[in-house]
Amino acid sequence: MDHPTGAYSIFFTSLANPNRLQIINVLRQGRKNVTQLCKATGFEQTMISHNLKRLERCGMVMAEQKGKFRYYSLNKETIKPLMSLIDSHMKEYCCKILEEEKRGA
Amino acid sequence: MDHPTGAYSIFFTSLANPNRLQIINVLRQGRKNVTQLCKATGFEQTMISHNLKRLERCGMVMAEQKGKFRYYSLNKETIKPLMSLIDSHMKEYCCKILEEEKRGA
DNA sequence: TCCATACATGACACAAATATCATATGATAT
DNA sequence: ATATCATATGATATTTGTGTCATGTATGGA
Repeated sequence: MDHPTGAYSIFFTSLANPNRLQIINVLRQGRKNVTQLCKATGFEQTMISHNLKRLERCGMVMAEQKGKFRYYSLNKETIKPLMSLIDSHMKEYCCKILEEEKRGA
Repeated sequence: MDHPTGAYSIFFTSLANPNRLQIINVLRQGRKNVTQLCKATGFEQTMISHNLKRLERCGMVMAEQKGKFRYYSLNKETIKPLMSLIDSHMKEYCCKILEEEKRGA
């Protein structure tokens, strides 16, 4: 870890939120504009935009303007290996957390 | 992402804090007990313990009792690839954040 | 047994993050 | 031009996270 911890902190904080993770999850299917993300998640438009901005700042998503619409796509280079890394970590070391989650704790 | 987003959220939140990241950073040198961590970081004992508990819950660190002392060691299986993944992500996509950090923004 | 050391836990005040509300901007069509 | 749809931005109340203080528990030595 040769960078200041603050940079990491910003990065992780962006992923440390269930709503943002859900947005990310929807974007895994492919790029979507804001309205589509609203429908897919059930979240409000302003909330989506705020959160997308944050994800964009960290390079997790990229935006592309198409007429009236603004399409967001996932940075799969990072997200995919990151998520599978954490998946396998959780399976091995975080049984408790996963069980709590499943029970709805 | 086949797990509930809450589990990921707990995981990332644990890494989304400069003090915890600093603890992790010290543990990279090798296992340490609480007192050693206090000296190395300059943090208070209670704070260290609280944060270690949190990291332990997520499987980021493991504890081992040795007489009066309790040694914590890093789960390198996860931390090492995780950090290098994020390092390369940052270098490629987060130039802005890193510059802000260096300027002390 | 008593004391000191090492560490953990609980409660709470403070700080940061978040969603929401109101509003602004930007694009297209009429 | 202006009305409408799509999205962004700013301010703020509320929720969540954090460090600290006070205190508790465990271990080992005198």
